This record gives sequence, structure tokens and C-alpha cells, in this order.
Amino acid sequence: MKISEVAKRIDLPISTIRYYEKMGIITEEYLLREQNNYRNYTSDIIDYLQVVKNCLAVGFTISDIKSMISLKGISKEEQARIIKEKIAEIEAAQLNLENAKQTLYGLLQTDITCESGFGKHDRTVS
Amino acid sequence: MKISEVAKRIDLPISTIRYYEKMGIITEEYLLREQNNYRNYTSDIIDYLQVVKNCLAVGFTISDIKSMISLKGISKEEQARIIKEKIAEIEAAQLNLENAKQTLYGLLQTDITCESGFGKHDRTVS
DNA sequence: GTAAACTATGAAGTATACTTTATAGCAAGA
DNA sequence: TCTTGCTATAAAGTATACTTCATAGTTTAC
Repeated sequence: MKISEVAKRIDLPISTIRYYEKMGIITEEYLLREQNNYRNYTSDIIDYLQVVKNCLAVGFTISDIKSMISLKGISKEEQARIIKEKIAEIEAAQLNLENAKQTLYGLLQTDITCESGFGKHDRTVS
Repeated sequence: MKISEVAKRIDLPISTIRYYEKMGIITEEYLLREQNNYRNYTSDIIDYLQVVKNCLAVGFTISDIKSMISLKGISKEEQARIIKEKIAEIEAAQLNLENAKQTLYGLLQTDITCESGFGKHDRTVS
């Protein structure tokens, strides 16, 4: 699969896909080169990039993703530790999301124009 | 309350608090100046900044927050529209989080070192 | 009253995640 | 064949969210 097809199927700019490769999160596993030097991706790249998109969308960095990729080279204990750490981060993010959502629902039910400020009367988890 | 106390209580650098003010998300409502020109914050600033932190942590931009603040000046219909839009964004983020979490749980249960790549065998929502 | 600590401003610097530009080779259809 | 379009690389540019620096006024503790 050539880069433009990947771009279309995963809905990312070509430049972004090349950038991910440069950053080391698209590896040989998903990518080889044709004789003309064009990139040729495996069909797995689509699912993989969807996971990458999900991770980036919820606040993981490219560096985080690199560390998850590199899990293959380290001990199972270390793997489990890193993965659990990431899951904890996700759960913290989920709490934040729920708080933000409740803040917004609160705004919907309040007469914002007259007396309430953004978030002014909301409770948040510290 | 002076800036250093706010910084300590909300656990943000002083520079960040001044930056938020510069970006227009800390308004007169929470801030006045003393005769010596020092910033003097109301106690409400703490709860407010916690909401700001939550929002930023889950992917909202400072610009998003500004638009939420400015809800006070616009019609209720427009307010409701913007708020519902933000809630939809949060719900999309929640889906992404759940996907990312399942990806990681999948990794925990797989023999990563031997055959599975990061995310390679996971399903994600398109 | 003076040194250390806190406050202020504006401007420049940094990190992350991309995007755009410039230049050039390769390919497919009329 | 020639033009249009896709591919390539390297380097510079952009946006967002801060942080650091340079400089200077203010306050507090001894």
C-alpha cells in the first residue's frame, strides 16, 4: 500500500505519516521500500495508526508511544510495570474528562449570563 | 492571595499563572491589583484553576477555555450549542481513552516479546 | 538599613507535533 | 513523449503551551 492510500484510509496527511516514521513510531514491521524507493506499507498499518491516533488524542506523547513499542525488548516485569503506569495515567485522564463534562453540564443548567462564571461553582477532584 | 500562594495551592508554576492571565483566561473576576501593583487573587481562583487544569489535561486548548469563558456575553441558544459541542468532544475523548485502555490491557495479557506488536492485534473504533 | 526573598514586565527561548517549502526523481494516461 | 500527478528528502516554518532571562521595583527579616 502506498503512502497516499494509507493517508486516505486512516485520514491523516501524508506529511504526518512520514513524520511518524521519522520519529520512530512506524517501524520496518509496517513498512518496506520498493525498488523506486517508494514506501510500501503492510495492511496492518491501518489498525496500528488507529491505535496511535487514539493514544495521541488522549494525551500520550510520541515518546510514550515509542516506549510502548519498545516493550518488546525488555523483561515481562518491566513491561507490566510500564503498562500499568500508562493505564493509571489513562484512568486519571478519565477522571478529568468526567469532571470537565460535569462542569459543562453544570453550565448548561445554569443561567450563565446572569451570575455564574465558567466553572465558578463547580467542584473538582484534587 | 498573592501569586506564590496560588501557585502553591494549585500546584502550578508562577510563570504559568501569569501566562494564563496573558492569554486571557484569568479575568478581573479573580484578580485585582494592589497599590504596589502586586496581583491579588480571590479565593475562587483555586477552584477555577482546577477546572482549567482538568480541561487542559483532557485536550482542550486555552482558546477553547476562552470560548467557554466568553459564554457570558452571548445568547443562550449559542451557549447551549457551544457547550453541547464541547460535551460531544469530551465523549469522543472518553471513547478514545477506553480504546487506549483496552489496547494496554490487551498488551498485559499477551506475550509481547514473542509475537505481538504494539497494538497490532487490537481493534479500535473508527 | 540592608540583604534576601518576592513581585513585576517584556522578550526570547524551549518542547512537542506537525506543516510547508524547495528541489528532484518516478509513473501513468492522452 | 510530455504533462500531470505521485513520490522522495532535508530544512525551515508554525502553533500551542509554557519557561527562562534580563532588568527592576517592593517587602520582610535580621
